Amino acid sequence: MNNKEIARVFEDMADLLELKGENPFKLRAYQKAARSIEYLPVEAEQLVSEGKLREVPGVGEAIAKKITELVTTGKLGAYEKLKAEFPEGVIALLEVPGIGPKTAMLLSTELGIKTMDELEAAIIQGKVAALPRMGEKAADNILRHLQALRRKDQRIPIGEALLVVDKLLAQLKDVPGLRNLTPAGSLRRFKETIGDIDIMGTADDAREAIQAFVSLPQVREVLASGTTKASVVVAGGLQVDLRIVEHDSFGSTLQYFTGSKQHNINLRERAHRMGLKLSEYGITDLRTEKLEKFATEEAFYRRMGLQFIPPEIREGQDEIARAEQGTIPGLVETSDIKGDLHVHSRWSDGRDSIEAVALAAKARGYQYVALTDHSAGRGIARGLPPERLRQQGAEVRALNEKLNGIRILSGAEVDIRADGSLDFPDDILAGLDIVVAAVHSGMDEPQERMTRRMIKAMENPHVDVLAHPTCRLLPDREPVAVDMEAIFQAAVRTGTILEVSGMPSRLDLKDIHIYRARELGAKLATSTDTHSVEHLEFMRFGVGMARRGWCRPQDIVNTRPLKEFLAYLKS
DNA sequence: GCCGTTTTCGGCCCGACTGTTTTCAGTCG
Repeated sequence: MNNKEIARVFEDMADLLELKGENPFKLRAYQKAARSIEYLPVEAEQLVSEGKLREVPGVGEAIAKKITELVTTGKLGAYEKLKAEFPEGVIALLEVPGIGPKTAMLLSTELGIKTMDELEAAIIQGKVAALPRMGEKAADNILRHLQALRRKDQRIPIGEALLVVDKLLAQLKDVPGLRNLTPAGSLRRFKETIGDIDIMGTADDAREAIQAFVSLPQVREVLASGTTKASVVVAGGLQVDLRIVEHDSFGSTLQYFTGSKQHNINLRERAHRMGLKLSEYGITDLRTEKLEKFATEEAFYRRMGLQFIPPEIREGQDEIARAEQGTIPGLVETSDIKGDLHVHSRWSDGRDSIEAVALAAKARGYQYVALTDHSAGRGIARGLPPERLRQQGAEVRALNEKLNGIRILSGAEVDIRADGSLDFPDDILAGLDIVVAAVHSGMDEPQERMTRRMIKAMENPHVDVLAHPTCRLLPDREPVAVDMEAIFQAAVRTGTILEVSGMPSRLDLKDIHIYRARELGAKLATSTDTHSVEHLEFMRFGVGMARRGWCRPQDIVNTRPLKEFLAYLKS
C-alpha cells in the first residue's frame, strides 16, 4: 500500500470520527498524520522495515501500529470497524462543500441519502429544506455546490491557475486604494495543482475592494461576500477567494493566507508556548492583549524567533524546527539558472527556429541552451533520423559562429525503447554535446521491467539526463509504475542528471521525489521542454518544484556557468 | 491520538461568513 492510499485511509478515519462526534483533537491527529504521510519523500513501507516510522511528525505509537498493519496486510481493522458503524455513502456527502459532519448525518439518517444523485433529488423535492435547522436558502446552497462540484474539473495545474490569476490581478490593479495584491495559498507555495485561487491585498476601504472584485465580468457566481473577504466562482468553474486587510497588516496576512494549514497550526502552537496568539492581523501578547502588526513576512518570522521560511516549503513538515535551528538552506532561484537543458525547435515538433529559441534564451540571461529535438522513433513528433540530426548539427555550428553570448549545445531527446536500448546508436550519441533520454511509449509495463528499462538507459555512458522520469501528465495521466528509490540510486551511481520538468502538465520529477533524490546526492536539472519560445517561461515552475524539494543552487546543475557546466558533462 | 527548554498529563489555532436563529451552530480556510 502506497503513501497516498495510507493517507486516504487516515483522512477517511478522521471524517468518520468527526461524524461520530469524537474528540476533535483526536481526529485532528489523524488528519495531521495523513498530511505527513502524503508528503513523505520515501514510501512508508521502507520506514516500517527500517523502524523509523515514529520519526515522522504526528505519528505516535497508535498510528505507527496502524500504518504497519496497513503496509503488511493491506487492511486496517479499526478502519473497517469504524466504517461499519455508519450508513453507506455518508463520507461521499462530505465531499460537497457546505456539507459538514452534522448535515451529512442529518441527511443520511433522516432521509436515507446515500449518493449525490439522491441528494439532488431530495433537494428538488423540498425534503432537505424541511429538515430541522435547514431552510430554503441552505438547501439551495447545497444544490449549487453540488452542481458546481459535478461541473468542476479536478484540481488544475499551477501553470493554468497562474494565467487566471494574472488576468484577475491586472483587472483589479486600478481599484482605488487597493494595494499589495498578491497571490497566496497553494499558488504561492507552488503546489503542482491548485484547487482554488487565493488572493490577498490591503485597502483603504475593504468594502469597496470586495465590491470591485465580485463585480468583475468573469465572475459567474458569488459564494460569499463580507466586509473583509469574498469567494466567487469565475468562468471555467474555478473558485477564487479574496481577502482584504489594512495596509499595515500585510506581512501577517500574507503569511496567514499563504498557509499551508498545517504550517499555520504548527506556528500557532509554537506561539501559544511563547505566550502569544497568532491571527491574520498580527501577533497578540496573551498577557497584555496587545496586538503587534507586521508589514513584512520577514519581520513576522523574526518575531517568532525563526529564520525566514520560503513559501514553497511551508508544508507543516519539519520546517519550523529547522528555522529555529537556522538551518533552512538558501533555495535556488530562477535568477540562478544559466541555461535550459530541454528545448525543441521546428526541426522536430517545436514551433520556432533554432535561432529564435537561442535568442530568446539569451534574452533570459542564459549562457547556454541545449537543443534536444526528438529521435526518429518518435514518428508523431517528427523525430530526426541520423542524417537529419547531422544536418541540424551543421546549422547549430553555424549559429554558434554567428551568435554572441549564447551557446547552443547540440543534443537530442532520445527515446528509451521497451528493452532499455536507445533510439540512436552510440556513435551518433557520442558526437552530441548532451543526450537527454526519455520514455515516451510502452508506459503500461510492470514496475520491475520499467525500472530495469530506465536504469539500463542511465547506464549508457552517453546519456546525461533522464527526462520527465515518471512520465505523468497533469491532471490525467498517472505516473508510470517505477521504483523511484532505485532510479535515484542509479542516478547517483551513474552520474545521470534527473530532470525537473517545468512544463506545467508534467512537473516531473515532483516535489517529494526531488527532495529524496537530493537527499541521496543525485544531481538535478530544471528544464522546460520548450516547444515554442514562450515556453522558456516554464522555468519558474521547474524552479518552484525544486524549491519545494529544498534544492539549493548547487543541487541544480544548470545553475553552473557554461564552462563549468561543460566540464561537468565531460566528467 | 500526539506531544513536551513550563508539562509524561492536560492541553491541543483562530477568525470570517451564512442561515436560521433571538444568541449561535455549522462550515470553511
